[in-house]
Amino acid sequence: MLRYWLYKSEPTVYGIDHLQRDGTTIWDGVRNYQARNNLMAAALGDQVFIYHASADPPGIAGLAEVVETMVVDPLQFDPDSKYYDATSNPVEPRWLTVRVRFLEKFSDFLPMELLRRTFSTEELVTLRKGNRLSVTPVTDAAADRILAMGRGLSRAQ
DNA sequence: GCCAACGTTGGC
DNA sequence: GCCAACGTTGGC
Repeated sequence: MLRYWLYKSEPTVYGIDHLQRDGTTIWDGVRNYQARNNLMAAALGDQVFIYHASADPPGIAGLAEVVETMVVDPLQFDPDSKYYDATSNPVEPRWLTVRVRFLEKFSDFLPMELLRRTFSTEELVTLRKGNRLSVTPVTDAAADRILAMGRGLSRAQ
């Protein structure tokens, strides 16, 4: 069963335009166990909302899909990376993630302020006060509405 | 195992 | 740049 997720990234570092250019990318650099567990829970074909964090304004910029699961994050073994983890065992790597493929950049960017007016904090986990988790699940109902809004098909607001 | 200090995230 | 809300670290 297809599931939906929301992945945060800073667009100055890696945003929807980078993903469109690259086609696919390994979602590397996640170093939070709860976020990692959500990455490991992803299945092939799951769809991912790309959220621009620390942006002006922050919000949802587009859609990707999971094309490979349980991918070893290569940065954990790169001593030059800020995401290097000297204690990760190469035989049993600590940080697993996914590869995602670009699907679309939304015609309508969905700023957080609009998301706040549209969804409750129960419907969209990332809206919760103090939430810092960079990988969160999105319910089917919320996903349907986000897709319609992003594609300019919603009359809401 | 507790918890204070510190570091990070990310909206504002 | 501020700061709330965490997560992590390390002394005890």
